Amino acid sequence: MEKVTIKDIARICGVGVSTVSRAINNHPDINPETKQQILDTIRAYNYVPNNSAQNLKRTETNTIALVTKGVGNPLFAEMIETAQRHVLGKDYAFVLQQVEEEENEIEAAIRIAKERRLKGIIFMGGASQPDAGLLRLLNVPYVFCTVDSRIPESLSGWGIVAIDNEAESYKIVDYLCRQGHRRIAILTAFAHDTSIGKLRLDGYRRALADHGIPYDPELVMHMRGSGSLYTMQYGYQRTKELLESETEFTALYAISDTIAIGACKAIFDSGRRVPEDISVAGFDGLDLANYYHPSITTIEQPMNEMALETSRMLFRLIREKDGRLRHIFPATLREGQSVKRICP
Amino acid sequence: MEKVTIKDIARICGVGVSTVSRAINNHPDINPETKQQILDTIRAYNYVPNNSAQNLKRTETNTIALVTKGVGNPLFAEMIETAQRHVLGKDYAFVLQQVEEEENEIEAAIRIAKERRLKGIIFMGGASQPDAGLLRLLNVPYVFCTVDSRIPESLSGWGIVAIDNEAESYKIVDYLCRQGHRRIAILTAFAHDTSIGKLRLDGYRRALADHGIPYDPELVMHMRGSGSLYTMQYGYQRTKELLESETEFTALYAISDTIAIGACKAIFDSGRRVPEDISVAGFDGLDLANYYHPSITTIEQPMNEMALETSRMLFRLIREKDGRLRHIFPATLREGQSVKRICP
DNA sequence: TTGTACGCGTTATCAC
DNA sequence: GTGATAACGCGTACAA
Repeated sequence: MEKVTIKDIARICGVGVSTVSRAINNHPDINPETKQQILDTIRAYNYVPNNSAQNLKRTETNTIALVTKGVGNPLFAEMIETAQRHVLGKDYAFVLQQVEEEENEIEAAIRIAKERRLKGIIFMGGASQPDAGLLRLLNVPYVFCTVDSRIPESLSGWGIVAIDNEAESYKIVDYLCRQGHRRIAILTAFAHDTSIGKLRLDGYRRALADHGIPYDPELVMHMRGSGSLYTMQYGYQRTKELLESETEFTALYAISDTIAIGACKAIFDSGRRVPEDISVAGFDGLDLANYYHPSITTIEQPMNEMALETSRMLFRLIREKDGRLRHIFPATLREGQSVKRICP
Repeated sequence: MEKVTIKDIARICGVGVSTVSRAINNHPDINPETKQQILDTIRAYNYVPNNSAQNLKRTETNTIALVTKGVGNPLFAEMIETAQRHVLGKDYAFVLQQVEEEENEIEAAIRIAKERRLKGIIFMGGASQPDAGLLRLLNVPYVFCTVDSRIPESLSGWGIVAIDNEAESYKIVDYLCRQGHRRIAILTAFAHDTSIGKLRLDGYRRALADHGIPYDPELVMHMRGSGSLYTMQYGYQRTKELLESETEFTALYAISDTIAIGACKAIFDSGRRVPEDISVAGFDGLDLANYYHPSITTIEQPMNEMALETSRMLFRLIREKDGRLRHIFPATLREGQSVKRICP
């Protein structure tokens, strides 16, 4: 019951350890009969090979890891599942690594890569400017998913699957403008953000400019303090402040659907209505945005396709050893009930 | 750059491997100077100990795993994070294992336990009647979280952290009855479910009986077909069918908040209102239920406390080697705006 | 305080 | 087709 090893199995079957190993790993040169017998006793004795020993010895392990800071993020949750399914379908092992907010995800990846002899890594929702020095230490292929990270061209063996955050952000703000809105508030990331938050804010500014609308810092609500960014709480809190500040605006653009939902709640709680009094737009295209009442107008990221392509791209990189792959998906504006057309 | 081992470090520093090992593992008997020198070169050469080799050698690894089928489930997402933080705080490694829907989670746990020399396991959202035979093979302590699983008393080294699903379900249905509702539909799990779905249905039936309301199978919507259960889609679809069937009811009880939200959407889409035309109640107490409009009346599980207690309980079991621990938390009825009092 | 040598459980490389 | 045996990288008696 305690710890049965390959030696025990070999002894019980009256064969050598290498034969047992062959049976386990589906090696060709083995008598089908003895193989069956071995597999039977393995099952009978409930033997499980010690993975540490395997990894120690093996050159390669056929496992890929997905590292992320947000397993809880509903946007990622679905993508993780899709990627996992695809990886398992290729008979690769899949390990999911959640790293703490304050931890460096690339360092974590390096560690796991060594420990588990990874074949490849998926970063879900990583930084836009990953540390090149660290990346260099990561000597397995990797794919960044959801953000168009700037990786030095001196490196190779990487891929990127993302959307054009600036352009898509432009798209939805442009849409709001076309609906007649000119006072559009934005709920965005930290002021010092250089990743998705900055890109989406850039798109917002460009759209305003193209419509001849002056940029008003009073309408820009940055994330403050600590805590997580893409949450309903954050949307609620900042919107409440915005409403109390008596700054006027007819539309509110949140850089994620979760933030948008928090914003809606704050608007309702203040006695106003969405979209009659204030229009709200989100970003991501979560299921949730559709089920909210009113449904949230948003930018829909093709999550499934992106997750699938991420996994596929990684396998391509593994096969071809190196490469610099980039796939920018188009996202689509999904009209909900949360935006009202106003005729000035 | 390729693969630097402990030997390399030893050679470079002009010391023996054991000295390096001592430096790494903070052993006492070592000259502080040499220790510092070793740590410096370790950093300089970017050496990371091979975890597989460590595990192979070590008797124990100080890692605990959390296995679940639903990392995407918002109820679990938060609890996972809490548990992970607590485990890491104890200087234990934390591995998160998502198992596929059709896979047996206990078999998966057994495999990982052997592979990674686990100290303990957390099952998040497991079955209510786990296979005793399999459980017996799991020779590390484990804690089931969220469901009061029936584990044979012949076993030990286990814990349970849960709520009383039947009683809490009773509580909310009783509440609906007290608000004057007598035609209460329920959206529940598969007809053959023996876990949470059954318990919550049991509570529903008992509450109805206590209020002298006959049980009407027409009001019981079981999950059908394949796919995931605790989803908005499921709530939407079945509610739509229910509404089209023209069965009359004034309240709808969904056994999860996510299902409840799907139900609300279907009600809105049919031109009816919540709660004016139909009252809706959920279960779990997700943040989301609060942010929904109208906010959903629900049973709030003390997620953080449960997650924390789960982790604590596991450490207690690890320390004391065996035991049969059970902690049933009280949940609270959280009134939202989704239930209307009707005066018959 | 430090170094040597062995063994952890497995796979790969040989001989047979 | 099969069985010894040498690695894999590390921790740890034990010797020095």
